[in-house]
Amino acid sequence: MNDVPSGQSLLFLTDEQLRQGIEAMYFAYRGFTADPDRILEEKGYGRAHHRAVHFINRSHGTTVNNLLSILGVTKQSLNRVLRALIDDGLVESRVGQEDKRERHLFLTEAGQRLERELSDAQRDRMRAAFRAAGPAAVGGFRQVLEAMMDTDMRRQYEALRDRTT
Amino acid sequence: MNDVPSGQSLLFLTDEQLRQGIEAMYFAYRGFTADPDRILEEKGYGRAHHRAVHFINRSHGTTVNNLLSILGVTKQSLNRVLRALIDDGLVESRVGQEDKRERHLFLTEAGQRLERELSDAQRDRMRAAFRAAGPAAVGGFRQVLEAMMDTDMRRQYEALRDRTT
DNA sequence: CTTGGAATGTCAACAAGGCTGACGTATTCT
DNA sequence: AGAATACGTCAGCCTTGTTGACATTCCAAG
Repeated sequence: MNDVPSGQSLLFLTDEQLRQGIEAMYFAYRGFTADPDRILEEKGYGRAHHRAVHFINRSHGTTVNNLLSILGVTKQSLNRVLRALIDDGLVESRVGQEDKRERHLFLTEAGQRLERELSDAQRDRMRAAFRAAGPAAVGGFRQVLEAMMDTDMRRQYEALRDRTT
Repeated sequence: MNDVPSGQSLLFLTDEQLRQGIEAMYFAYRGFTADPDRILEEKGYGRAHHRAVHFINRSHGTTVNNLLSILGVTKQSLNRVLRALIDDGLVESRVGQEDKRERHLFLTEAGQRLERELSDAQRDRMRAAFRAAGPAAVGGFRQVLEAMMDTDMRRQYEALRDRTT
């Protein structure tokens, strides 16, 4: 109820506009995952493997616990995926040096190849969309998405974003 | 390779920018589904039920086949969900008048109540995000999402969008 | 009128990927 | 010494996707 704008600019907050935003999000997300999904299926993996590989690549040497909190799944669920990746030689799990209870996760060369293949496909689509929409639209896109996150997820996102890695 | 812009404006197409867009999409989608998911869980339903209820509400009297093509799942998968909704009195299935093989789907009053509850929750979040980002950002958001869809999904999206219903 | 095909429903079986609960084993902290 | 932490694992359950097979009902073409 606070900061009610001047009238005309509120058109983007009508139920109809919001519903269009919702449906756009739904259909776009399907496009967003379509290309990696095709690649993953060939290799007998799923989205869960993609997410693991993606975030291990983002944070080399991350611990299992950290990955759990980023992905928001149970350790049993992650473990199943992680075990497959380790068995297939895509991920390496090293005992921590300071704290030997921890396992630090790394992509092997094969893992990096898969990550590259997946992210290339996803980036290609994102690039095409960004190019089609233009820089100003991209800024707005990011702003809205960030505002849509839960606060704890936004923290995770920002922590990853503000890395030099 | 065509229409290469002047240089500075290409910054939004760096791999780093694209990766941030990818991660923003991932985290935002989790936020996007979080509120309805909580409501659905209380009632013993899942996202599949939400999608069915949403699109039946959008297109009163749609056929099963049409719903299948929008949702992109197999009829067996949809049927399980649909049967639960029908058994629980949320959806009504009427035999077609012209073509009696077809079933036309409608929300009952109870179904409309659930749909309302779910979409209210989802709209609240979308509204907050739109409000925080502002009208210009919302335009960009929509542009990028539309450019990210597969062409056939974009057709579905546009068909729904351009309805007066 | 018969027959082929389309639309729908249903049964069975299976897989991925979530979940809970319980337990074991290091390791570290108090 | 005992509690807490990090991780792995076994077992079982659920949702939601998949294929395949088969029945029914109806429309339309021959």
